[in-house]
Amino acid sequence: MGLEDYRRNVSETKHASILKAGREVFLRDGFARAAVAEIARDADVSTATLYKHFASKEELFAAIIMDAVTRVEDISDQEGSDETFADLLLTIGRTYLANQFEHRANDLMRIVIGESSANPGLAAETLRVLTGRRRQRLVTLFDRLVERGIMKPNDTDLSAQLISGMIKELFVWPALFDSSFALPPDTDEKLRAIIQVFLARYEA
Amino acid sequence: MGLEDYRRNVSETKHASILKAGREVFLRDGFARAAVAEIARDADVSTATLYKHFASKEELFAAIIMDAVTRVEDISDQEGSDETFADLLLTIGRTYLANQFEHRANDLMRIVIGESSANPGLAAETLRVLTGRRRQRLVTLFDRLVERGIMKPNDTDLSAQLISGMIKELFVWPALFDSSFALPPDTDEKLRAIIQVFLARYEA
Amino acid sequence: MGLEDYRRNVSETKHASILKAGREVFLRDGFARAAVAEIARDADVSTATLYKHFASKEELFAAIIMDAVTRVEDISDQEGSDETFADLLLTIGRTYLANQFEHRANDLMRIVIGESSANPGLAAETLRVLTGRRRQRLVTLFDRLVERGIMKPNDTDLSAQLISGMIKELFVWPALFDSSFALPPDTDEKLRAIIQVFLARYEA
Amino acid sequence: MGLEDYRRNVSETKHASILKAGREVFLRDGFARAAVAEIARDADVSTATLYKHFASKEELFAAIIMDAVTRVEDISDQEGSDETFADLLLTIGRTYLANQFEHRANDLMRIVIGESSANPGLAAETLRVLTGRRRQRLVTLFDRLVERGIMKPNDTDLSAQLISGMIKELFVWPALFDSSFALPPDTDEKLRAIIQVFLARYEA
DNA sequence: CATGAATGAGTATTCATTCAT
DNA sequence: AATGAATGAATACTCATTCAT
Repeated sequence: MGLEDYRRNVSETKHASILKAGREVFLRDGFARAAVAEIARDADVSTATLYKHFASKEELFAAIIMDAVTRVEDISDQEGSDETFADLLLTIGRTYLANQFEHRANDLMRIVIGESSANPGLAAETLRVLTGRRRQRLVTLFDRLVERGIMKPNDTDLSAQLISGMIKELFVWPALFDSSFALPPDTDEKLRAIIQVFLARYEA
Repeated sequence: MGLEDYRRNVSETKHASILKAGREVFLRDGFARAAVAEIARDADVSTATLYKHFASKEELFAAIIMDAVTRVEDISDQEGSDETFADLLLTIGRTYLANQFEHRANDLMRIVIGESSANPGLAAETLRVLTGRRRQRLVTLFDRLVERGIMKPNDTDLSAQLISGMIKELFVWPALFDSSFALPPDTDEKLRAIIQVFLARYEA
Repeated sequence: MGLEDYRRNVSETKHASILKAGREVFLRDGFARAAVAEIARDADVSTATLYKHFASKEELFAAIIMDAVTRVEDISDQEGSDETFADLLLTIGRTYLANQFEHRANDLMRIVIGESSANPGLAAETLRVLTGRRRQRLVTLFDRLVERGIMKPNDTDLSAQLISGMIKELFVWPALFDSSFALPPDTDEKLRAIIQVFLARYEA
Repeated sequence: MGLEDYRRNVSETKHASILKAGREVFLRDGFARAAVAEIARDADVSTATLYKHFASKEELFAAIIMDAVTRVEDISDQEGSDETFADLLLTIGRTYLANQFEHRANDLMRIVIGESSANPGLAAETLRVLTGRRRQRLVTLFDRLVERGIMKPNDTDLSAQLISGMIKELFVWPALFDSSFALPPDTDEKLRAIIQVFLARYEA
């Protein structure tokens, strides 16, 4: 059994190193300009081996995006406990922005958006995982807050979207068009202003 | 002078037909996959003539985007008069969405976003024209409303962004990842819900 | 008759300005890389007009070369009188080199040589005019010197070639392969050494 | 190890066939008119493979020239033994001309000269290898002859150039301008005349 | 007569993917 | 299983020359 294990190990190592190299190259050059040969070289693998692991450039790209999207999600798993509603929302907003601006999530998103007409499935899946899951978690939280009488009864799916939309407008939208955009120093103040709007309507 | 006029006419006609053909091809294939030769063929022009009008594929693309962005802008120039604040906002929202979903503005935006790291200048300019001008108009309106005591005093630049962000989240964001996304039947209801949130905080 | 004269004048002016502009461009870019459109632009003439004067790029090039070759020749028409044989040869050598290194004759020669398989007629003609005429003049001189008993009787056609060959080896041959080659400071000394060899065999 | 050997073999074969095909095409068409695609076709290789072996048209051309220049050099390695000085020089002259007129060295030289402003490095290197090495060998020989009292003490570097220049004038210079130029029947007589001039000055 | 615009036929180079070993 | 070499198809861009006005 040792031999098989060894082989699986080697294979998994290569798989991972291809993903990693691909990530760098795609991030640097975008989908169309990225060269499969360069990814293989950077991963210390022959192109043929790369194609054994991923049937096409598209598939490799999709795997990289899914990998990244999943990782992003994993980090954002924290929830407040006994803070005020406003504090809770602030924490959520900060966490969201941290996830979005670390790990080059914005850069990956731009590339996915650019490829979305050529590869609609991937874009849809990315949206589902990235946005959908986040929203779901927010909805669950809001539902609990409604139950506990902290939040007014409301269409929580909608309210989750609205606060998310306000945050995106200020911090994500500019990043879509400007790869050098960074979070501004007054991010927290702006988050608080957003929360104020949100609470004016939704706080019990 | 007849000769010059004739030439200018012919030239302008060709220029326009190249822009039109390019628009179609770029929209269908994205920037990288689009073939200059096909654009020329569709425009009934030789590639050499195309290159007399536009020095490079990038320049042609930029011209097409700027043309589209300017056109979009031109339409959105209507403003309510004696309606209620809520009605006014509803009209604004509807107009905004109409502009965004007609003329394939979403599709063009996706392509620009995808190219934004390769062509930062174009993306920045697009953002400036498309988003910036719209926001400016909203800010002007809000300032007037504050003066007339209809709206609470507030950072109107921020409030303009926030309502815009909520609308984008529901209708533009999904369109970025799904080229077949269309305005849902309950668009108006959702717009009203957004306005409700906005007014809870900003109505005088 | 005035109108015709005027037209002829204008035409000749354009002809000349095309030749001049072409000279510059061909010298800078070589034959193949030179662009007819650029020549026309530099000459303040439309391409169509250029083609009225010269039927093709080749023909224009040939005209330029012939013009240059003839000009080069015109200058070299000076001859010593009562100096010594050695002094006479030195003067001739200096004049030859001056002609060759002024007016970019070396650069033109390189281009002609490069095109000689594609355009054998032009190369042959260039050789005939440039080298042939010079040699002829030298032969005539040598024949006179033989008559006057200053030079030993000899095959003057051959001796003319031999002194010319020695000079070329030192000063022209390097220039063929190196466009930045310039006459060295010890040119005169080297010329004298060449003359010494020549006289050892040919002086009476 | 069989695989590696096999691959190297195949690769070397292709490399050589590209060089050969390129040589033919460049010789026929010159640098600018030669089409890389045609070279690839003649070499039974795809253009992509050609570009794996040579990074650009320029590099391929340089490789071909260097290959030719080196081969030319290899042949000229013979030296007289107990002949007279005059005989020795005759042998040297004949060998030089044989090398120059075989293997189409003149044709290649014309192309290099034509490209020398666009590709100064290659021209310089060609001159260095082709002319420089030959001259060096001649200088060494002359130095020995001076030592042995056969040749007058002299600047052997200069004398080597002078005899070379006389030979070039008669046989190489015309070939530069006329690709159909061939060695004339009286070549030997002319060589002897040149040697006579040379010896008049340099024989001890 | 002069022109600016137009073009067809090229050109070098790249790249995702396959295949013989 | 792994590879290096090979390729066919594509692509942006250029240019000498012509033509309608």
